[in-house]
Amino acid sequence: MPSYNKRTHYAGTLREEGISQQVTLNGWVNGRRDLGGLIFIDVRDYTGIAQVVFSPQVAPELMDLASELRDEFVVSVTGEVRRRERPNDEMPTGQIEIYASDLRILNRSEVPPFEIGDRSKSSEELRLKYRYLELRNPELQELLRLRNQVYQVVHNYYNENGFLEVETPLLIRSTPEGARDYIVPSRVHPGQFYALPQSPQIYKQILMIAGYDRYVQIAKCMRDEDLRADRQPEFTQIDLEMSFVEQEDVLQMTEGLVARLWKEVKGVDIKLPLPRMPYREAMGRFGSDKPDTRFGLELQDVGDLFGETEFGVFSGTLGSGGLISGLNFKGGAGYSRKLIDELTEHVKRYGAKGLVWLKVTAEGLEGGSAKFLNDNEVNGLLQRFEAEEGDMLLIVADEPYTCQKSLGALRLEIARREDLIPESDDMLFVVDFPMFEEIDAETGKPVPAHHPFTSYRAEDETMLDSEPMKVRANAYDLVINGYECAGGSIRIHDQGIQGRIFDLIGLTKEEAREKFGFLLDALQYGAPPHGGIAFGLDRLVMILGGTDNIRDVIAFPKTTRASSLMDNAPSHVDARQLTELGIGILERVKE
RNA sequence: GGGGUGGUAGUUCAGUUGGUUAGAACGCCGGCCUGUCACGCCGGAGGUCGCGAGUUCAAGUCUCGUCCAUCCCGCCA
Repeated sequence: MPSYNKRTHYAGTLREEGISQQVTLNGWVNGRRDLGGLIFIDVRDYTGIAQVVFSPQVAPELMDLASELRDEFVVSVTGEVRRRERPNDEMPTGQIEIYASDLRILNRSEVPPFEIGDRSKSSEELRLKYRYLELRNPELQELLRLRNQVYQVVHNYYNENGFLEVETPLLIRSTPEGARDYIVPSRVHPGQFYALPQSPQIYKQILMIAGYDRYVQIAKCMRDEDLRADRQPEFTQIDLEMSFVEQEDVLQMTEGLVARLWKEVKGVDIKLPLPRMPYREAMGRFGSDKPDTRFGLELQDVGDLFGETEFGVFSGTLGSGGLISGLNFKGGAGYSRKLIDELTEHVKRYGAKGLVWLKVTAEGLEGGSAKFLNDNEVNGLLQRFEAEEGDMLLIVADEPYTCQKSLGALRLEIARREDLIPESDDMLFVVDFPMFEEIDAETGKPVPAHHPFTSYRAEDETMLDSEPMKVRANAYDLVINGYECAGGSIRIHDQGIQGRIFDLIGLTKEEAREKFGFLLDALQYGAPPHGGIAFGLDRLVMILGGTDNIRDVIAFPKTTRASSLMDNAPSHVDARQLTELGIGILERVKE
């Protein structure tokens, strides 16, 4: 026999059908209203809250104990469900209440350091320190339930499609490529270290070589890089890989999951296939490789209008191979000098040297730079932007990437300020990413934009040596509402081609062997054509849950300094532990 | 590594030109209260002004340093 009455019903599920039933609730006190002769408390459990009444008519002997109840006490309450004299239409259980005939206080609670029902009323610092209290909050519980739903859909979907779940190791070899590794010392091999995986990339390729055909895993990944609102040092990927596939096969499998998620989680039908937008177009129209296509403000290249311009900023940019591009901020002419300065600051953060602003008036264009433009140029701009009186044209002239990137950021900033972003979800694939990011200034070798196992478009092969920056990779991203939600590629499975890429990027045979030896070995034993993709699961849950903070969808997140305020990780360790590992701590010298 | 914002009661915040005893709301504690649901009414307790220096007759307020949280740039193959 337990020492208390065990739950017969969940609080949040009680409805009028239960009236006159005898029920027992187990849960927490979520507020009390002690009227003296009559005491109301709300009992909260995993499903919601229900009102309990203590009345001298029903159980006079309980009144003293009931008056001791405080927020977050753990109770077992038994009583009869009755219709309320005064219903509360605001709450799901508002038509009924429980007349208590038995009360057991199972545990008392300190006064909570913040209000559990309303997260907005306390600082994130405090809430993270007392995460176990914040996790009692219904909004946060809802997000974790949503996350669980995503797990279930993922397991089902890939299982139905013939994928095999395989766990890959957490203690792996460190590779110097990519993000900074978290490293783990080996006791058995003093002075040597494991790394925690940034992703299971190489293992999943090896599984393909081993003939497993289709692999999937919900995998933890760790990257020791600085954080953002949508980035945590450890995060979760839905990681998958497929054999004997081309890009289109992976994209179709991927959009299938997205449609299934939106259907099962939100009840929304997603129209397939999703748009496939080339990288070049995404950058040109939206100034981003993860465009938010839910609103306009698209970029326009206007360089061709200024071939003969007197305006030094523009002619200089064109002379050095730069780009002049801009957007029409519809109705933006009302912006004050101060607001324009803020927008200018914004583009400067992304490396732009400045922002040319031109207000559209009845007479033409007005603004600091307008006097440098001749009539032809003014008319050309008005036409290109379909500008009307009251609009403001915002133009950046700079090195192409900087120009597009800063305008892309400006576009988002204006959309946020002007509340132009609809609530709906919008998704697309960005494809045809460039194979290389830049030509290294020192070595003169191209720097791969992805990992060096990414294959290139067959028709671009001839440009590998002559114009490497024009070579397109078989790499793709899934973008939802301006978030990069998944990314992947078709891999190189041919040792000869792999060798050629290593050559091209300036990796000697020895270096390649040192870094990726076991994968290169494996490639020699009959690697099938293969490719895959990995979703950022946390970001998917963020979008599905309508939050812009990744910490809201992770049960125990870290701060932007990568510490856990609840358990105070990271921490110093015992000197003996270090000795055993052969590790000494260097004094940090401040300059 | 760089920039922005914030740190004052348990919590959220206010605090003027540097000047008497640092305030409010909520929460908490005590009393009253039989239909509350942000219960109400009366009373009360509660402060290392993040931390450390400095300027000053005098610092929550000014200066410098530092720590923490958060947003952004760099970074994240």
